Amino acid sequence: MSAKLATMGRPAVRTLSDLARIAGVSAGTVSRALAGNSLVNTETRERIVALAREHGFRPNQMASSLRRQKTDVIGIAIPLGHDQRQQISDTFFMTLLGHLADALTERGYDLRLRRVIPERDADWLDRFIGSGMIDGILVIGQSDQFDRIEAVADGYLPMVVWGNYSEGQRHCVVGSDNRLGGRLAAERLIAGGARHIYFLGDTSAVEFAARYAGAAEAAERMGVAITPLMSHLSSDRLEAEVAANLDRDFVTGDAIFAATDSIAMACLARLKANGIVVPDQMPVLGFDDLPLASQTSPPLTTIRQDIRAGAFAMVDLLVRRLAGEVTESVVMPPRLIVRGTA
Amino acid sequence: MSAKLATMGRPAVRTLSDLARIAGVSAGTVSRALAGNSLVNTETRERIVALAREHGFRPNQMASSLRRQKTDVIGIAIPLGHDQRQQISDTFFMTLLGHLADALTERGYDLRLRRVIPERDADWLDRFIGSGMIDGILVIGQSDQFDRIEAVADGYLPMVVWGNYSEGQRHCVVGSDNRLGGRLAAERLIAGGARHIYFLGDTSAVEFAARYAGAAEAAERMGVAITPLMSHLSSDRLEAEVAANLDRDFVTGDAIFAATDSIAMACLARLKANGIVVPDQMPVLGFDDLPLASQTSPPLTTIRQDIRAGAFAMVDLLVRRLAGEVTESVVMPPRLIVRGTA
DNA sequence: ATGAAAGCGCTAACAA
DNA sequence: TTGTTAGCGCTTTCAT
Repeated sequence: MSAKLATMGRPAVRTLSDLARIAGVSAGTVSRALAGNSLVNTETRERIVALAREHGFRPNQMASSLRRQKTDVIGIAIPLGHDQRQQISDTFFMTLLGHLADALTERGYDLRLRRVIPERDADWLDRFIGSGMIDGILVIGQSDQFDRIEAVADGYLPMVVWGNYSEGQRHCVVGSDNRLGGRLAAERLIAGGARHIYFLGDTSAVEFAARYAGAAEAAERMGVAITPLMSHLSSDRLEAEVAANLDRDFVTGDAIFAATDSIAMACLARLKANGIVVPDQMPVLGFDDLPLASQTSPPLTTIRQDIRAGAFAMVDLLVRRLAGEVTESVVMPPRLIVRGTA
Repeated sequence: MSAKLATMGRPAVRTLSDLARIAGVSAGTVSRALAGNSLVNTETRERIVALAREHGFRPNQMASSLRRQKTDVIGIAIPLGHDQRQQISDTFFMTLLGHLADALTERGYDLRLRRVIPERDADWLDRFIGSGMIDGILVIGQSDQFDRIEAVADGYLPMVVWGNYSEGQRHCVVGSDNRLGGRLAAERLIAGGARHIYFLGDTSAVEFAARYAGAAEAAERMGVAITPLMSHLSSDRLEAEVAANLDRDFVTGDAIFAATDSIAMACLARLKANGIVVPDQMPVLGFDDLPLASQTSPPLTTIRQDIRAGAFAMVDLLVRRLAGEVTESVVMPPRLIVRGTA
């Protein structure tokens, strides 16, 4: 009977008052009892809790949130500005999201996920923040929205962003030192004999721009040419672009630095299809060190970002900001992982 | 000035009444104006909308939801029962989640994501449903929670589950015909000469159990041996388990059917490390056809599930159920994709 | 230790 | 066309 009631979509006892009536007390008392609140008679509390279980009563979180002005929900925004057709299903973002979910769940927060396309909704960030639905926000990737994020940073403390740190910026960001990563990549390729590096990625996204900048700096210093070639992240476009860029006739470069592992893997596949041997004829170097990077053939040489550590850092900073603390950005050092492709 | 206000965390104008006072009308009128509601004087409406923009006013969604008894949020529950340490970051789930996010966003819904560990919270499903925070729920994977899901199915219409369909079940599920997929896999391996198939996966999850059952059925019919070997999905355990299972001394099987592509890729890596040539010495066949499956070396032969179509089907069914329709389950036919590993 | 009552910010039925 | 009013279900003073 009770089990049956407990499994109904709309049990008869839906509100505090319902339960209060049954228990012969006031709604206030029920509220306190269910909250484990200090000064309720132990006996009454137990009785109320038992009744609540028996009738499958669940307090309405909406009402509770409204009253307490606290939702226990963290918003996750994924701006898809620099690549409209990029799906949320991008592997790196998804991996980061997974770890964020783990970290937030551990702290008792739910996630409210929103994919935003800034071109269609210029007001996306203010809207999300001001909606009253979330206690704080994590932004995954700056995309091309750096200025908009900067604009709200001063007025809204509980926001942490995954992305690139620029000297003097005001929003709290967690991310790798992309410039350094780019430099490490270029140096590795150049040490292997490269004289003309292709950079495959979309430099209108700040993170990728920084990776390119770091590589370009190293290349220039060492008298090596470097050419950026546009590569989006959406898998449908990616394959065509990589193909267009790498088909034999066009190849004048002698090494590839891919802005992400996904792009690098697409290169590997295309080069193999074209009969070009990696790394002998064409070294390839990625960025991210996704779990699958070690399982390509040859296994991918890449620049590692510690995604899990990054996710936990974001949540840690956010929690401190929720408590009123003004936190600094965290820039994580990337690491060259040498495997078989460069 | 207005721009400045619009970017503040707490603008001075926070409630309908605030705005109403400024506009010299009642809160009700403001509410109607902002909702684009029919019968407001066009002129007043435009004036109110302008004021709202100017002051960066955002209606509180919590209050609106409470009042309307509608949240425009869909809950996504990911039960991690059969493998507690499996992170939400499992590639297949993440891909599915990405597509769900795309499909739900298109329909104007936000996602509320919750990772649940049934052992720690037996009440997870009722709690989520009864919380008043969500209009409907999508459950990603039945894990070992089949019975619990069945228990609520009759009392709560707007629920759609990704998973395996069993004859006569009551909850609405979308998923592949896992049994058929298993059969296709086994038949392919047997056609290639296999006499003893290893199945790598965790058969306590119904979907994987069905894959195994399909394969076992085919194997038995054709007089071939089949052995299930436990493989979890969390990457830390996976590699150790695959290693333990595949290291040379233990190998008596002559073909591998992996319950997922992730497991298959781990096998590929381990076999290569052990100097075993795929597919000549050991064919390997996966399940899912993740984007990366075509980029392993050799490219992975696998059973394809159309994840994107599945996600859109789930959302479509959910929307219909939200409208009161009782929908049937959708079982999608898997397809053998022959590449280089089997 | 408990009850009564106010109100979180919004929407919608009813009046005007 | 607009204003008034009564809640949505909960939490939290303030009384008792």
